[in-house]
Amino acid sequence: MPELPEVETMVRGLRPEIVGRTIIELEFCACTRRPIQVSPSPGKFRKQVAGQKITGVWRLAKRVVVELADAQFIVIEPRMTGLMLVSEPPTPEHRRLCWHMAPKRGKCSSFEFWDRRGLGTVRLLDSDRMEEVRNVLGPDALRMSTDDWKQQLSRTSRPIKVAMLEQKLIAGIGNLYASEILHEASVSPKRSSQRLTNKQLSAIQAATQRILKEAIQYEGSTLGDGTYRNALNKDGGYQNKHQVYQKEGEPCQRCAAGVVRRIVQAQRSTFYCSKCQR
DNA sequence: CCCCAGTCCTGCGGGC
DNA sequence: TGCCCGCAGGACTGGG
Repeated sequence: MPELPEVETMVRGLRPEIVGRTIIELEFCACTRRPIQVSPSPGKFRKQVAGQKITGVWRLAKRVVVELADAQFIVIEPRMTGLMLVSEPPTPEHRRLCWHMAPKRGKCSSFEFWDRRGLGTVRLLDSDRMEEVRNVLGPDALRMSTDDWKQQLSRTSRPIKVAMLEQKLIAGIGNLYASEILHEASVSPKRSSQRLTNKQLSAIQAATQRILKEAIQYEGSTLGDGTYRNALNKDGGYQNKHQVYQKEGEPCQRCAAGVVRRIVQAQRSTFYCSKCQR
């Protein structure tokens, strides 16, 4: 499931291949089982991107943004199983959209959105609507100071783990990294967001930086379902560094006295060590 | 406003 | 061995 590190990896893989290139046409793949959520409609989308030059590719929380020369933005939300690829997809039948580009020597000829489950979305937005999307998101998890954490978490009474998934409070963290960050910070996922001490807030801020930056260096986490791949359809490596996620019953790597437990919070799995996370 | 449950979707793993 | 159910969860929606 692409979270901040996985989306950042996709963006870094795409950028050198597609920035400065011109889109010739957008193909809505015929082999798609069921169309994903796309706006505007295919005909209008195709017409608006044809002939456009790509001026930038960047990450907005868990979204990939492809910036076009006429100040329009293609915003891709991979959700659970979406990938942005410049190489062969894992399976042909889950290809959704393919952007064909004017040829350039030594570069790929297209990039595409592939999505096994089809929960992802692709939208073409003008500057105003792009700004609206930005405005509903909280600060990016990698750009937050301890004070930012304190301020954002003061807005909710939910447990810290649940609050970390709330994109309007903190943007970019998903279920996997929320558990890993709280373990690294030695903070219980059940602790009330508003009752965290300054020391705990500072630990969460630092752990977020460490975990997310390290995960980016490892090009993200490819789980057992094997869905996540980078832009070149290669596995990430950070799954080998996980301390608690999907490790129920295993001894805690840090304190050795605890065992990793799994609980459900807001209908999602949380993994933590009940001994060293307080 | 806050919180929870349901919805979308497919592949896989557990259980019988 | 084979089949079927339930689970995985990001973001959104509707109801209480």
